[in-house]
Amino acid sequence: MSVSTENFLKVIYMQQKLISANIKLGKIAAVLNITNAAATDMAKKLAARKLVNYTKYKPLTLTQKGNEIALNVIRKHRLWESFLYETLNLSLHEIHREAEILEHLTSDFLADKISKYLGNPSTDPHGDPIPAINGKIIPDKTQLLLSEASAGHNYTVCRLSGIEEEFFDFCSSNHITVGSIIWIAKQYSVNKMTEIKIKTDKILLNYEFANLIYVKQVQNKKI
Amino acid sequence: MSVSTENFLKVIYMQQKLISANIKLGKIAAVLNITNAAATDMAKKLAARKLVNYTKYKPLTLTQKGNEIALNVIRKHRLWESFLYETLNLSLHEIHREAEILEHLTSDFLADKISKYLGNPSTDPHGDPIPAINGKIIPDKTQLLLSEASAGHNYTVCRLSGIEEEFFDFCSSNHITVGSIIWIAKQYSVNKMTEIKIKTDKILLNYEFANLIYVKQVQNKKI
DNA sequence: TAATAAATTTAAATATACTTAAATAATATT
DNA sequence: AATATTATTTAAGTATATTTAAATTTATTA
Repeated sequence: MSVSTENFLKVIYMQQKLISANIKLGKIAAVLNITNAAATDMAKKLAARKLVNYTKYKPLTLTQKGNEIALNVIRKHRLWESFLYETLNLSLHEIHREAEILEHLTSDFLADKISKYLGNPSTDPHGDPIPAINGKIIPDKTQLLLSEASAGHNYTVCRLSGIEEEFFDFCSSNHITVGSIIWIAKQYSVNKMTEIKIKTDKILLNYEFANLIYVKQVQNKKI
Repeated sequence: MSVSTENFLKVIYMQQKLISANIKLGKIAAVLNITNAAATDMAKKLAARKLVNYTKYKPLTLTQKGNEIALNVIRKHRLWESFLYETLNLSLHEIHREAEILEHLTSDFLADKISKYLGNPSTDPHGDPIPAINGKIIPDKTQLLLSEASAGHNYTVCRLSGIEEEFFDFCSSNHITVGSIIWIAKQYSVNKMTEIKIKTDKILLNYEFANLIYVKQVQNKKI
C-alpha cells in the first residue's frame, strides 16, 4: 500500500467523519494538494482495487476494505502521536507533523509494541480515539460538539480534532486544552457562533472552530 | 531525497567500510535486490546530482555530499535501533528490520529528540558507532577485528556489525554478545579461520564472520 | 593472445503518481 | 429555460524507479 493510496483513503475517511456528507473529488484534491485530474486518476485506480466506490461525477465512498486500511493508518498515526507526546515530549502540533510521515512506514508489529508500551490507550493527546487492531473505534456517546452544547452549563474539553497549527495555536493561547473546563455563555443561532467563558476570558468562537472541539458536560460541579 | 537514493548511497558507504575496496555496480544491485541495469541508471542520475563519482565500467565512490547523506541516514538508523531496543525492548534483529524503514522518514528534528532522550549515545545496541549531527564518527582506535586478534589472549566483544538474522542467531546461540568475553585459541593463517573459546565452548569462525565482530583486548584480567 | 565468460551498459518498456490543457458534465444564475 | 460558472473528466505528457533483452566492455583462462 503506497503512501499516496493510504493518504487518499485517509482523507475520505476523515472528511466523512468531519462533515458526514458527500465527499467530492475536488475536496480530496484540495486537502492532498494535488490537481483534480490526479484525484480522478487515483479514484479510478482505487475503485479497480475495490477500495473505494466510484461513479463518474458522483461522491466517493470507502468500501469495507478501504475503510479498514484508513483505520489502520489512523491507528498508527494516533499511536505515534501518543508516543511522541508521552515519551519524547514533542508539542501538540509537532506530533502531528511527525506522525503524518511515520504512520505510513510502521509495521503492524511495531504499532502493537507502541500500543502495549503505552498501556493500550484509547485516545491520543488531542483526545482523538485510537482504533483498535481490529479497526474498531469505541465512540464516547457522552461527548458532543461545542457547537451543540447548551448555554448556561459547564463542560470539560475532551477532544481537539483539528489538524492545523493555527487551530492549536488559537486553542493553547486561549487556554483551551484537553481537560480544561469552560462555561457556555450563549449559542448564537443566526450566525452559529458560540460564546464561551474560560477562566476569566470571554471568547467568541465561529462555527468551524466550535465544530472541532468536543466537550462533555460537567455534573453540577462549581468551579 | 528519495528512499531509493538514500539506500543506494548507504550501500556504497557500508560496502566501502566493510571491504574497503572497489565498489562495483553489480555488488550494489545484489545488495539492493535490483537489476544491474537499474543500478547503472541510478549511478548516472546520482552522478548528475554530484552525489557519486561515476565513470563507465569503473568502481563507484561517494562525493563529499553523498557521504554526508549516507551518514545522516545511518545516524537515523542507529538512533532508531537504540531507541527501539532501549525503550520498546525489541530484539537485536527486530530493531534492524524496523530501523531500515524508519530511517528514511525521520526528520533531523525528530532524530535529535531521540538522541537527546537517549543521552546522545555514541554506539547502538550492536556496538556500531552513531554518527553525530555533523556526520562525524569518532572511531574507537582500541577496537580491532576478531580476525586480527592475537591468539592466547582474552578479548571483550564490543561490536557485531552484521545485518543478517542468521548472523545474529549464530551469535546469540553461541553466547557472542556485546560485552561477552572470549579467548582467542588460534588464528589459522591458511584458511583464515579463527578458533575461539567462549565459556566452555570451542567455536571455529570463518573469515567472513570473524570480520563482522570487533573486539577489544582485556587487560590482564582472569575470567 | 585469442576465445570465452562475466559484468556492465544501452535501449525499449512498464507502473506509479503526478502535471497541464482541453472537453464535458453538473450546478447556479438571470 | 438558457446561459454562465464551476467541477470533473479525458487526453497527452513528465519524472522516478524499475524491468527484460540485446549489445558492449572488461576480465579470465586455455
